[in-house]
Amino acid sequence: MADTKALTSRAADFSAWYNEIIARAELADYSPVRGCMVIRPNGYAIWEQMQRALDQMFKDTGHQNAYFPLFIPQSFLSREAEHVEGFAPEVAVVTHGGGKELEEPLIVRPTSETIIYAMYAKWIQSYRDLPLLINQWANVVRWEMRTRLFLRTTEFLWQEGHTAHATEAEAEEETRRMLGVYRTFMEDWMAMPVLTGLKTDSERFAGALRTYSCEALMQDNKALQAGTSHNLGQNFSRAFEVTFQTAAGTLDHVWNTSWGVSTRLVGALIMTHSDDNGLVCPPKLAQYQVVIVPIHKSDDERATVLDAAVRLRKELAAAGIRVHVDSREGMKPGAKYYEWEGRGVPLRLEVGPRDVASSSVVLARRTGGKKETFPMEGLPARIAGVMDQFQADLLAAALARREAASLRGATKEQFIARMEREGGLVYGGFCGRGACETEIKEHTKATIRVLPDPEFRSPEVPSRCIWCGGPSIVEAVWAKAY
RNA sequence: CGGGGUGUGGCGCAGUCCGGUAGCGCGCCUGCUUUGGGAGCAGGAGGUCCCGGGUUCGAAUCCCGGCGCCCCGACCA
Repeated sequence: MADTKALTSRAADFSAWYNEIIARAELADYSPVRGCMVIRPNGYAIWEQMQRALDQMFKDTGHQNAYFPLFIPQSFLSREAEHVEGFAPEVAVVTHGGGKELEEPLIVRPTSETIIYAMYAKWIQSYRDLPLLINQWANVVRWEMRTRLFLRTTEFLWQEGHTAHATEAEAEEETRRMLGVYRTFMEDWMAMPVLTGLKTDSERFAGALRTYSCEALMQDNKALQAGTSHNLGQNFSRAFEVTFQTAAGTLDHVWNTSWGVSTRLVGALIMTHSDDNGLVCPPKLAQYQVVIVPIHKSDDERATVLDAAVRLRKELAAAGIRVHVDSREGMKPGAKYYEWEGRGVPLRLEVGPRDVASSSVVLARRTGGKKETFPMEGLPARIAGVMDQFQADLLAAALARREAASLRGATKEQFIARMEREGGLVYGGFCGRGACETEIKEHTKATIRVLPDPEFRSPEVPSRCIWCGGPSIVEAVWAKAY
């Protein structure tokens, strides 16, 4: 419930604003267990919309869903050297079950590569079994030091795709394909622009050959890794003996990929679009795209107005629009406006006696503050058009914000100054040396978010490393990150 | 694990210095009047004052010992 009327502003304290939005919109709550979160119905509804869209995209690219167990034998993790090193510190271990100490402790999955490739070893014999394209929706546990609702919690929900291919080229193609799927989802559904590209070794997934990611810039000018896609090479197939017989009759290890996005996307959504009045949710992912608020004084008015509201709801719902009528009594219309605004509903229809008399409705958009009057006749088509525009406007605004916060062609000094003050993205040449990367992190707190894909690179290719001035081998994008 | 802060109805806080049996705002419940941008009045419910021990006639308050949570640093989708 909203106990104080105004949220802390983004400018005053971005973290406080973020937490207050989640409370105000009733998206999530803290759990009795440190670092865990309860996803409340309003928050889960957004996740469900995300799942629905992504799941369809996975199916459209030939993947099937399956489910692998939460518990994994501890020994599995250590089969891939880099993998165990990457995850060991944050793994929860079950030592007792059924009142007895277990012979071999079980780990609670921090990710499922090990158990999945152990199973793939049983299922794959021939090149005819490839490619194997499986996704699972699951919860995972990583024992984090410091947590934040949606962005980093001890347990979180995600999907993890795991595929096996006959050739390295096919695995690379799959890795890139799914990165593209994520990008499309983030832009078309979340209205969140992202940079895609390769991670440097220091940010690479433990056990992967190459990690690609989608990076988004939040309103506080910090970057957020929104999704990752890994080319695992043969690292896991060697560790778990996932072999197949080729058409030529030889035996080879399969080439794997894995890719995932999590409930962190809900946090990304919040920090990309919301304002000081509360959540702003793109229509395509909103639980309710339209809320109808009836306005009335007398009982007579109430009956006719509600009647009209319900009729409108049916018309809109029939057109596939997610719509809700807020017919609660004893609450003034203004109070309802504030509540639904805080929850991020894109469009609001106000229906009062005057509107019913003139067969019109008042439409208010979540952003912009203007109200318009539309005839009831043909409303569903009109609303659909407004929603499309709203969705497009959000993406355009977010893109404009990101570009305004992007610095290209900077000197080392400008880079340092930018990170000390406004933050944002800094594009620059990189010599490829880990020493430079580390030094930059120590001096500026900024890390290389991605080595951007060609379409995101600067028009002029940097020739010098932004830090050491040596020859640049690749362009990099730096930012302070979540 | 280091540094700082904080624990009192659902939420936010006062009361602690100086001991006397718990209060304010919001929220919640009931009724009446309201309803085109956060309603008003009246009545009401709700508290192991973080936990344990001690001092005292008497402890939210003083003493000792624990625990939780938050913020800042080292790790991370």
